[in-house]
Amino acid sequence: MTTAHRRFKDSLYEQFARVGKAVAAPKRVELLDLLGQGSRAVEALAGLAAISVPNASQHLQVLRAARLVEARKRGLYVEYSLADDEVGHFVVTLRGLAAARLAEVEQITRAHFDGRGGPDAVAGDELIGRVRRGEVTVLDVQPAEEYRAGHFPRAVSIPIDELKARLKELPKDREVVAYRRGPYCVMAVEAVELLRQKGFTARRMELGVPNWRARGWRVATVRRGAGA
Amino acid sequence: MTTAHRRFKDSLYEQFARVGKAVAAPKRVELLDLLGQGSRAVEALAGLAAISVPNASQHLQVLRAARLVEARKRGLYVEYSLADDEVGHFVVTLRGLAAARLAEVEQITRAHFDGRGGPDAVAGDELIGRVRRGEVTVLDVQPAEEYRAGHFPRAVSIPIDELKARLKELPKDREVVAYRRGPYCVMAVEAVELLRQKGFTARRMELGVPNWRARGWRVATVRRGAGA
DNA sequence: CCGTTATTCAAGCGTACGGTTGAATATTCA
DNA sequence: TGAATATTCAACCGTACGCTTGAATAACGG
Repeated sequence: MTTAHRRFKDSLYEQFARVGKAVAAPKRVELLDLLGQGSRAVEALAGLAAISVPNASQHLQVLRAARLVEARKRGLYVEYSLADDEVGHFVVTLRGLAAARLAEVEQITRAHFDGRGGPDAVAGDELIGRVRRGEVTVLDVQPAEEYRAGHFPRAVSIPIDELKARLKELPKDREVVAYRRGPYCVMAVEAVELLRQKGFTARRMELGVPNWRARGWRVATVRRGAGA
Repeated sequence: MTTAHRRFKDSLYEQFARVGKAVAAPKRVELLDLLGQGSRAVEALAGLAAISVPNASQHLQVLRAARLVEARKRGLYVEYSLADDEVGHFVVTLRGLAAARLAEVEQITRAHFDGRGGPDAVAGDELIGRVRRGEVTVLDVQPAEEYRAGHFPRAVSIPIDELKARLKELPKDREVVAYRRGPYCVMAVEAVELLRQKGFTARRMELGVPNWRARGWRVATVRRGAGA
């Protein structure tokens, strides 16, 4: 009886640990994060996560086995997506927990932002209203592909590596708030630095796309091309 | 530059995955679950999780390295506890996600409850009021030790293996709602069966102690004995 | 029908992990 | 001080995991 109970408990916790195992590998967390922005094919995910395609496929299958993501065949591609909004919440919770408890996270981000005048972040909540009033320009420095998958309302898309060349597209008289994916991404900081050098008033947004979605905010999405 | 960004991202996700790794081992999520009920010493945890003491110690140190639990030396014992309420939330989320997505969980629990007339659960929310009005008797069938760590308000403690002998302590004219830790535990079901055989009107409660705590409900606690 | 492309399968390799065992380290009590 | 007890440390073993490489499997286009 008691031993039967043990077996039951063991098999149960083994199942729970399956989703634990799914987020035990850094690259898998990153993939989930990526998918939190929108559905993508294997090759795209592999590129964004900087891993080989077979490796990405392997990871995605692990995630699929844990029912965290779903695969949908779309012509020649396989479109992966989060199985549920709850999964997105879970990942955000995981990140939040890590950020709150692991001093290392703070250290790592600080090490990157170090000396450059600090993050100078602005909260997304504050922004919503000011954007609507046209007081600020919101700049999305993600690659166009990620912008397409979801972006801040009314945000202008200029990928970081094109920013220098396309600076004239931004109005100089308004404050610019740059963002990229995730709360810890350096890209936004680099953009802010560049803009400041060029005489703009620029700041960095605190949260990225997946966080908005997790918070239930609406995320503007360009319709996905029918061809590709 | 882009490679620097990669390194940054990698080290960041590596930190996130630390939390993931912490809940990648079944026994560790069981330990977290146990700790969700209240602080305990290593030996007690080892016993409850059915693992050796050194093994438990090892797991606990992994959890401590991930900042999910905290250790506090109390005389000869080391009292482990969850580092934060958020950790409890996280574990509940994890379990919920697993239960929602993994058909296996449903299967396993069903295999145990099979044929015996079903779970017949009653939600904790519904119960709160009825207990206050004295309409039902709430029965805690956990071991006394676990009862001491935290239990439902006004619950009567009769460990499952003493239940048969102490049946007369329960009033026959009121409905009895039995519970034990976690939403999937068989003990409550067994208690309900026994009670029904003896002529009681009995049901099983849906959620266990850690869930209440995670929901922010108050949990009655008997003061911890100074001696043991 | 054949080449191309996206994805998956399969095998192999090095490392890390979970668990065991036995000894070492604290802390309390006499 | 010395015995008793709770916990941790350290070494070890078998397995599983993450990643790579190379081939196999689908789906589309000419």
